[in-house]
Amino acid sequence: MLRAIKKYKESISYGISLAMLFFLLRWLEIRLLIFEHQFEIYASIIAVLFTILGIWIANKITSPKVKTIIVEKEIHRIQHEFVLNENNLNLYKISKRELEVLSLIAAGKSNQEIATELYVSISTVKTHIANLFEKLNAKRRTQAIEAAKKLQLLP
Amino acid sequence: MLRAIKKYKESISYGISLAMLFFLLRWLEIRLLIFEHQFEIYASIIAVLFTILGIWIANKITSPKVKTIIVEKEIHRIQHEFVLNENNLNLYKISKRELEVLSLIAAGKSNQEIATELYVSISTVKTHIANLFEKLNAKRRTQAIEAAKKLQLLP
DNA sequence: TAGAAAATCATCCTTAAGTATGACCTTCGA
DNA sequence: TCGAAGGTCATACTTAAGGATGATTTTCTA
Repeated sequence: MLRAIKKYKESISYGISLAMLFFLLRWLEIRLLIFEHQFEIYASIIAVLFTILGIWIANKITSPKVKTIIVEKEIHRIQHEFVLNENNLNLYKISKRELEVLSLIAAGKSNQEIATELYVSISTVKTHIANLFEKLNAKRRTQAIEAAKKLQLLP
Repeated sequence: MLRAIKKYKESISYGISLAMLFFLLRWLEIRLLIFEHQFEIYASIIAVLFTILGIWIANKITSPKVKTIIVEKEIHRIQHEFVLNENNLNLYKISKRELEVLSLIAAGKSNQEIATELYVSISTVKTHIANLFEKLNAKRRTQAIEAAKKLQLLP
């Protein structure tokens, strides 16, 4: 019941407005003595008032045009973890030991430091590095690092 | 003049509608014999018609209601492009030229290649590098690269 | 406009890096 | 079981990298 009232609220108020206006007009007719062009004046008043009512109803009723704005919200990935490209490892025939040396080079270690860390002589390290340069087509360790990063052999 | 007509187009058509309706009603009054509740019927017709007119005018004139719906769309960046950390650049007091040299070192260039590329002598390059090592607390160029990457001075 | 900071160049020296070659040993698959 | 591949080591050499110092010029900025 309440729902029905709510639903037809506009129509009901419209009807009530109409009725009230008639009463008002009748009352005016009795009270004031409008004889000449009586009808035209009433009609004009009704016309104007109901036009205003129409506008008001229109504003109330009309469904708003929906404008959808898509806001792109960027989400930064913190870091995406390194995954060794084993394919390139096989392709360039780089051995495990060589990869170890390579990562130590990239870590900024000297040949002597690498030798100490891997418990081998500096000669061995140099040999590994020479082989790496050959395989990675590098002339310097900095070049080797660059190449290795491109081949996803280093993070 | 034409502009004025255009501007008040709505008002003019409204007035014309009003006038036409009166004539129609008068005509109906003469032709058809509506005697009982004559006024109420006329008034109702006028009310309904002008309400419709009001709604029509409202729809024509009033600026459309816009309901803005903001949809946030998440965008995951697969790779986030390098943005130089200028804060660290100032913090470590690394000059533009030094940064240039640094990036060329990271690109695997030799001192001679860097000198050629920057149109300076190898001595200048060495000086820049020496200053860089001091600022980045590095002993080797490979260490300098590592440090620079951590400080977001290099991609 | 003076002075700091940046950029430039040079020279001398030391050391690490890189090159070339040869050799020995182990492991593992054809 | 043989040989290729991987790992080890050494020696000798060349070259590039790095260190220390001093100096000049340019470019900003307080």
